Amino acid sequence: MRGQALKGHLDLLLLAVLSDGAKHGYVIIDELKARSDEQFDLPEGTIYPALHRLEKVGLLTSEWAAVNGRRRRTYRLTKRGRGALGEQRRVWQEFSDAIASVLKEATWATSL
Amino acid sequence: MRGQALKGHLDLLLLAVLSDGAKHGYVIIDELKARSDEQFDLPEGTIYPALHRLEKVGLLTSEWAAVNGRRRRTYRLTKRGRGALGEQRRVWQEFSDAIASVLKEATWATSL
DNA sequence: GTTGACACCTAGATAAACTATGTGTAGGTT
DNA sequence: AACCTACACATAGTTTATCTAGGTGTCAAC
Repeated sequence: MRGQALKGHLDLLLLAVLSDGAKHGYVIIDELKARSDEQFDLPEGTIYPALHRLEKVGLLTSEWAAVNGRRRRTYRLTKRGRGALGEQRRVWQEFSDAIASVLKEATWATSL
Repeated sequence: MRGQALKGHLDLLLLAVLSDGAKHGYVIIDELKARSDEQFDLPEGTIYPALHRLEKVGLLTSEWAAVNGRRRRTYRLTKRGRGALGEQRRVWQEFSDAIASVLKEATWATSL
């Protein structure tokens, strides 16, 4: 019953998955699923537009390739993309630290 | 340059802040700011509608009070609200673990 | 010859968060 | 007296990300 709702952190995930080399969309979905222990099972309608957007703003470049009759579009980080990965990782760290900080002062008693 | 973009985790924060007793909207904003080390500085237009929504779905109840001429609406967790807090905390944990899991396999080299 | 995995695409719906603006009280400053 | 700031609540409307729901086409297996 899990999977959706990425909440603004999709770009970070895509950049992270592409950080160790060029990949095409379909395999990016598979890797995100595998690396997250099935938590992120993203529909194609989510990742393709996101990849296009990241390319448009210059964080990725793409290239068409034909692998035994099937066409694939492989994406690769640009230099700016790699910079953005580091930056967004920092932002994520701050964000999750802040959430943790609010939660740690919460009261967990079942009655109050 | 910081502050916005809660990305679907606002409910968790509101429930957490209310976990140790009833509070009104304005002071919830202050507490979120303080507990998060200034990270979450939320506009009123974000939190008031969110409180109304949480009340509508039965996670909060509200009560009007007059404190020296000023009217206040104080919110309190319902039993279901306390349950939802635990549940959403669990979801947050899974979510942030999954992000961390994807990130830890990323390559951080500046050239590749 | 149909099904399912592979592989891409996009228009439109949904929903959350924010912007901008409004109301009104209290208290302090000019 | 007029003004400003902090307190305190409210909502209409914009924005934007993600998802839904469709579509195209290849290849291999049954």
